Amino acid sequence: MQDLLFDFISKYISLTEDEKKAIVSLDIFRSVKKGTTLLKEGEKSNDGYFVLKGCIRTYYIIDGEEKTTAFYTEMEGLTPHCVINKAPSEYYISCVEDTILTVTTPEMEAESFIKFPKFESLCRVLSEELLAKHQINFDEFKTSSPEQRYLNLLQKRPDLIQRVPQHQLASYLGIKPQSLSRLRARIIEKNKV
Amino acid sequence: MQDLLFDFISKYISLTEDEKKAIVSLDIFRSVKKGTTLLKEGEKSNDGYFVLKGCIRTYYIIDGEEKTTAFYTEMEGLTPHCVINKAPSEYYISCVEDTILTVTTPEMEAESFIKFPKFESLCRVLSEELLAKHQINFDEFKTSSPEQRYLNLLQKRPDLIQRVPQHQLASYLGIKPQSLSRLRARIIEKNKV
DNA sequence: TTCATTTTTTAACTTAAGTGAACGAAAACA
DNA sequence: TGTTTTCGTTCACTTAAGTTAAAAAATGAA
Repeated sequence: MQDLLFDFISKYISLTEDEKKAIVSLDIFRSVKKGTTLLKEGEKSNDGYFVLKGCIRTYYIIDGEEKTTAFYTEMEGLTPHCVINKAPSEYYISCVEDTILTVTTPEMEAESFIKFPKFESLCRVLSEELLAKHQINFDEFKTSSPEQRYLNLLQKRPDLIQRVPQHQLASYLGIKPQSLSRLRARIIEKNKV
Repeated sequence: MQDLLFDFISKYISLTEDEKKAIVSLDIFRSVKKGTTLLKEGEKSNDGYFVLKGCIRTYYIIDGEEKTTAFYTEMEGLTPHCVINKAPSEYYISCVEDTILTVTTPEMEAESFIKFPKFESLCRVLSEELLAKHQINFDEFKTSSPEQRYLNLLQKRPDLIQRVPQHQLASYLGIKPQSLSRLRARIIEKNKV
């Protein structure tokens, strides 16, 4: 289980046995059941998550409707906004599937950064990388239509379309569930002819 | 000019005179004329930018049309995707106004991180902060209509609407210039009644 | 398995964005 | 200065998304 994490880290830096032990001793690995809510709107929390296996999502409730804005699957991490700005959360986080993840706080990170400056370096690189990837994602979203976004997702993250309910995918694509359903029918119709 | 940068940094960490001198000696301050293109599609570059005064934008050319996806103004920084993944750039960067900015490379950063680990810490915090802010932005974009997005921009970045041409704003809002024009007319009409 | 609940699809209608074209105003250029 | 682009707006028309409602399908629990 923790090997999933170490394999991921090894793509960036090599860890000594001591360092691995230090990570394990933090006791950050958690197993959560599908449907579990990790964070609620209005709550304050210091927990950041990194998904080792499974899938979690962030969502808002706007006018009584759930709006799913992001999914995090294998080897994707999330530090909620409320952790960064120390304010109550604007959104919910919950498990789409049974999920294994790590849970860490800024305090734990700070402590480990002092012992192992390497870790802070790793975190800087990871978050810069993520930021750039994120920007590209946003750019693609802005410059394409809902239909193009769906086709794009079909290419880049076909797994998501399988593992996630349609109505959650719809808001992820910035549209209503009915529109997604119609859009898919339209695509199938096109491919038939 | 460099005081703008030091004032910004001082919100996060305090700098000794030595550290300030080290930054100044890197000779990273540049002044660029409106319209100057800093990066072209297809180019490889190692330059990251931080705007001290003025405004720059990133844009794609898709089917011969400019699509502006982001603006960076005072105290906002940008490390282009091509710097991170060492591939040719997918987009252009150019100056919306006469702009004063810093230009840095990963090599310069790496060097300074060795001399002053504080700097790496600062960069980690900044990019984590930016990432969280970015996510909220994207969430707002996904969960709102073009009209809401425009009204939201009017609240949060009224300066942008003044300093940036309409057709660039339109793609930033994910729509066509004609739609932005119509949408604005619609809003004015509503406020009249 | 059955029943209740949730999710997805379908349909009719409304609203708004995309498209193509035209026009005047402003800006850039020589 | 006049000329040429570029820019913003408007219009008519097309296309697609939002809305409301209902039916069909899938899921989960008893």
